[in-house]
Amino acid sequence: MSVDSPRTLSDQLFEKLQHAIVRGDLAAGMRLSEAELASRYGVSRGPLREAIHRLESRKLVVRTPHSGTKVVSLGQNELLDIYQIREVLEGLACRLAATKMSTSQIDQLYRLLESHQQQSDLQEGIAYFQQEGDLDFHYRIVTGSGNQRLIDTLCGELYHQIRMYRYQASTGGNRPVHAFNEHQHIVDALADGDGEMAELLMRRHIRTSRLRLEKTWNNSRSNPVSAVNKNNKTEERQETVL
Amino acid sequence: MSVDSPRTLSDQLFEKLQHAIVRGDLAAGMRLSEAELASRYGVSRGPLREAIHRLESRKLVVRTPHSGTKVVSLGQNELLDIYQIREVLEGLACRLAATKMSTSQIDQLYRLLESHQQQSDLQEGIAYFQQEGDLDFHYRIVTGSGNQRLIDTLCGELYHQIRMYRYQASTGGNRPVHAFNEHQHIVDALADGDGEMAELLMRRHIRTSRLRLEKTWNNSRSNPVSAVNKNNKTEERQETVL
DNA sequence: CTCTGGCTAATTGTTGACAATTGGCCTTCT
DNA sequence: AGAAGGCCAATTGTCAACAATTAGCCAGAG
Repeated sequence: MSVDSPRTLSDQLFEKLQHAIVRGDLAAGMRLSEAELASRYGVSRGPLREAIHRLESRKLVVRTPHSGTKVVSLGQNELLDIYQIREVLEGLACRLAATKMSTSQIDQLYRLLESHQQQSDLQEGIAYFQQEGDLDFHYRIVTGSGNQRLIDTLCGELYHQIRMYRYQASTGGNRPVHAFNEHQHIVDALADGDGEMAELLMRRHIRTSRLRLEKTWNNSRSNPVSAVNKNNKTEERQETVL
Repeated sequence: MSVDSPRTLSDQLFEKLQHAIVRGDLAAGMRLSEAELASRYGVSRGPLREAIHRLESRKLVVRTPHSGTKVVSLGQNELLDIYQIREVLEGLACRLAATKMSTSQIDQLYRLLESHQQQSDLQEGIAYFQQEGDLDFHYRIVTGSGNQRLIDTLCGELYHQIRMYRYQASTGGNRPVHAFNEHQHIVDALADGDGEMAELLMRRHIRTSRLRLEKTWNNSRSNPVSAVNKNNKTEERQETVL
């Protein structure tokens, strides 16, 4: 029952490039040469350009006509914008999931939390898995909302950019225990079918994360060594298509 | 100061096709032949395919590999999903706009409402302009939020689909007076800088619209002549890219 | 009469060559 | 010496031909 491998080269390239960008193999702000990428992946420039155009719609690359395309480099303000959106969107997802998720799906959530718990017990500092596990948790709830458009927006666009940022910033100093308890309360609310409470808890959970990011950045203001991309110099503001 | 005309053919095609789809010149569910479109717009298939891939990312067309691409035809459930998202997203936009919009911007909003008022006074049944004016109102508030990502998501994706639906359904029976008052109250809250109130009012405003849509559809259940796309037979469910 | 199987035509996917635009470099004039 | 202007290389945008896959159709067997 494994998923049909994406058929067209353009599709495969899109996923490969997306993955490479998220993981940082194609560094943020890096210029993408069509010729080089085409030869690297062993394809022609046609499918490659199609993939690039899709990446542009997903806001993973920025393209300037006749000049070139660069991997997007999101600054702090952009990430805060994303977190604001996440807050209301995942809140909505929780409210919907509370009435739409089956008991077995919720059981899976509990089991997921258990495995996170054990990981945290065994080893305190595994930021990497913890981070991916965190998004996995959110991913499942969003999927459980049943709102396909919501799923696409969050899992198809926003999450990739958050993961991209986490890879490049390697945000240590995550708050595993704290977040774990919040996750637990959210699932409890879901199990109770209490949509309002689940929404409230999720929004507070994400808002806390956002505030923690802001706080970290404010501290690193006096500690310029770890100051990352304050005002995002490399970005050209792209205008909105009317 | 007219805007630089979009440079590449791919960009121009993207906008033209988007416009054609929204206006219904390319009917919902219609199959798009690459050869025909290419000759119609006087370009080669290369740029056309790039534009199509972007339209696919924006969810305006659905593509099945090696088979063809069709204009998306959104059913009632999809539209309800969109309205749910709109509710929380525009609520957020209002909360932000309340602190970020300048007084001159808010004055512009008041003037916009006045013009709507006059249009409503002069002629009761102009659904077309009223609808476009409605989105114009929402558009300005969202723009005033200052959250670029939010602006892109709403104005670049969701609004086009809503306009598309309105064109094809020609939803008469709009509630101009009622909506007008709600708009007025929202702007009042913005003028007061009361973000919470603005958010609340906007969410209620959109929720009311959504409920009105559901009600209309339930009525037309017994009036099958005007029943539109109940369960959206033509749509293939597209799977989410992981 | 229906169902299966292969074949054919039409459409999409891919490629490599060609054209157009950009940005840097060098020359030249003030 | 500095700036302005034009030239050249490199990269992107576009095109038309080629290859591969799909879907419909027709024939034939059960």
